[in-house]
Amino acid sequence: MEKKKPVSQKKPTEYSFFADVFDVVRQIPKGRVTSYGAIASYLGTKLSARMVGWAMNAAHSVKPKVPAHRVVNRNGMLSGKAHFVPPSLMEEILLKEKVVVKNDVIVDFKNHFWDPAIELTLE
DNA sequence: GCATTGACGAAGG
DNA sequence: CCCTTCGCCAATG
Repeated sequence: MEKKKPVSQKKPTEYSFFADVFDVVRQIPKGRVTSYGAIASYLGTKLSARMVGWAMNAAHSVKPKVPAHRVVNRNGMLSGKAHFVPPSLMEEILLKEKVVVKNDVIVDFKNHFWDPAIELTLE
């Protein structure tokens, strides 16, 4: 059995879109959240926000666990919470991060929003 | 190899 | 305001 099999197993050391997503997500500070589109836009694939979601799908298979719980859709809704184990884990972690979640939606989402295209640009 | 799906997003009705 | 359609790219059937 293989240890880890990324979606695109072209080459382990090959530059992958997924790696970029993971790298950005890991840089998300606590108490902050971002959207798939924001990450995609930062990577230049803003038209393909879905791919970011796909990367998240593999995120749990990646070594340094990616805080996918800090990534939500542009509505601030925990669209991917169903992919966590248990599904309620996502909002629980966010709550620990001082991020209030109500009705599967982050309260004051824009206030917690963390845009890599801005934060990482200012450095 | 074509058709469907998907943790999205924006636009249209 | 709610629902539908299109676009994007990759994976899966």
